[in-house]
Amino acid sequence: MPSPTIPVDLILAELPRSTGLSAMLAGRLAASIRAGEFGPGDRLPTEKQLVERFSVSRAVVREAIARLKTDGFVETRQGAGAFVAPRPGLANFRIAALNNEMGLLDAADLAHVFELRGVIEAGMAELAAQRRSAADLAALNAAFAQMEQALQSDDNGAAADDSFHAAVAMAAHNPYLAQFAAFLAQHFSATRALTWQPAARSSGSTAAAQAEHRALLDAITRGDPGAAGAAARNHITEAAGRYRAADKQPKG
Amino acid sequence: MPSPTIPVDLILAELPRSTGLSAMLAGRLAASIRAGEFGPGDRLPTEKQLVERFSVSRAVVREAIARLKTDGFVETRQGAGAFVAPRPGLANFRIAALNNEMGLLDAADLAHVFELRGVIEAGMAELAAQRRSAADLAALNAAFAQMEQALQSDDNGAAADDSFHAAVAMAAHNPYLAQFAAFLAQHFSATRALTWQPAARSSGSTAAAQAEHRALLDAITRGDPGAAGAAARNHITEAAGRYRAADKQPKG
DNA sequence: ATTTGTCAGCTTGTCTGACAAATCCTGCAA
DNA sequence: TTGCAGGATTTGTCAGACAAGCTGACAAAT
Repeated sequence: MPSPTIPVDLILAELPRSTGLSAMLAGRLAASIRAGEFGPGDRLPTEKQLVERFSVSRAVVREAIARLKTDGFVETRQGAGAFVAPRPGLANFRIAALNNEMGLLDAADLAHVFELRGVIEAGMAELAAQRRSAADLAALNAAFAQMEQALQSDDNGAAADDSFHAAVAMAAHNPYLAQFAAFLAQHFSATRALTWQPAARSSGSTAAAQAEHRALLDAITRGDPGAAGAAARNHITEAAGRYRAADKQPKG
Repeated sequence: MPSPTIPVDLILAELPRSTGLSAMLAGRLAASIRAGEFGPGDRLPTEKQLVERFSVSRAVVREAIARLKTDGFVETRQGAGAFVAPRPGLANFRIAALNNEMGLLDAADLAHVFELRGVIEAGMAELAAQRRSAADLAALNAAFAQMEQALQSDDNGAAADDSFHAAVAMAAHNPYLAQFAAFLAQHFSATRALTWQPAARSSGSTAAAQAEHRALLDAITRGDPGAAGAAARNHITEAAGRYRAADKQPKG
């Protein structure tokens, strides 16, 4: 019977493969900050003090602090010092933290990430159906037409597909939602480029995807949030199915 | 009439306040990688070459590469060199990238982030209603009872509230979704700690929240995804309203 | 008494040179 | 062809130095 503990520590968990001294020092400092030893706005010990405290060179200290800077934990000001960032909760979300070790996502992981993308796209489609402006509809129709055109040429339509999804994101009028959706889309296009052969898109699968796009476009045009959400979710689910099917084909 | 361009560059946009040479160099290298100049697995120029190419010291080069490492763009192996990460799409998602400059989120930003959280929680609740096991239901009921108990004592029930949401995340059986929900929850608890006074929770607002929790628990127990999603979304919306109300009260 | 100018000390940013550790590559011997 | 030794290459770490910017104290002027 597992007790319902909060898995919040996973988010900022240190990468186990910490390379070298600087990563270890960065981990110790981050742990101190999370433990509340240094509150938001507090000044960290100077580089000199850290050098003496941990018996490492200044290069190591600087690299560790640089890591904390890019992680959003601390900010530095030349001549003043290093300070804990005022907004500790706004650290980065590392979706890859759990599986940074293995080469690629396994099938179960991939299904989970697809599911996450489906949730996001569905929510975004619902909002788009409620908020789309005339300009949004024009952009959506333009992207859709571009895909129609790509369907009849040799182009696999990947760029047009991205434009369509971006137009949906614009219509939802929520930059954070759009940002996260773009992040996931980039993730998938990168994975796709590694595992799919370009020719796999030229068959009937793109026609099926276009039908799903049409359903989504119609629902957003009608202003039907439920139908838009369902269409977007269905589109992602189908894409996941096509992904798996293509993945099982021989590589040649 | 804005053309429907892809806002994917926003994700990894360089922070405008780039401090110093190393940040500039890191930006240039990241741009090269994004532009496809170096593909996944390719080896970057050696530190020595970069020193000559950009007329900076090796410390600057190393700090720039360290930044790219923590950003997930490159990996280094001692004696071998620096290589573009094989999974470029798995870089970090920086929810704070757009407003890293200002002190806190303004009201519009906050509403957008609440909306994002509502989408995530709703999708998670739908999945929880479909997949909850007997153990999940037991954990949910335990967390709910804990909140009931906290309601009658002086405890503001924040810990129990977190446990309940964590139990919902567990019941959804999707680690990525749970991870992102936990990230957002942490973000909000951090913001709440800065702006709310603890006493603000002891009034009737917690009772209202508990009623929303009951609706969510019932829907998940019944296995009704639609109702669970609606309940979760409503809960977040109401929480946003309570947040705004508390925010407008005088600080004393 | 308050404001302003100056300066000394401190802290981070950058540069230089060196050595250690790990990897890669070449050539030689079996 | 295979195996291994050894040099060359590359990143990791160290040490010292100067430049750039900030802070606080003190003196001078209003």
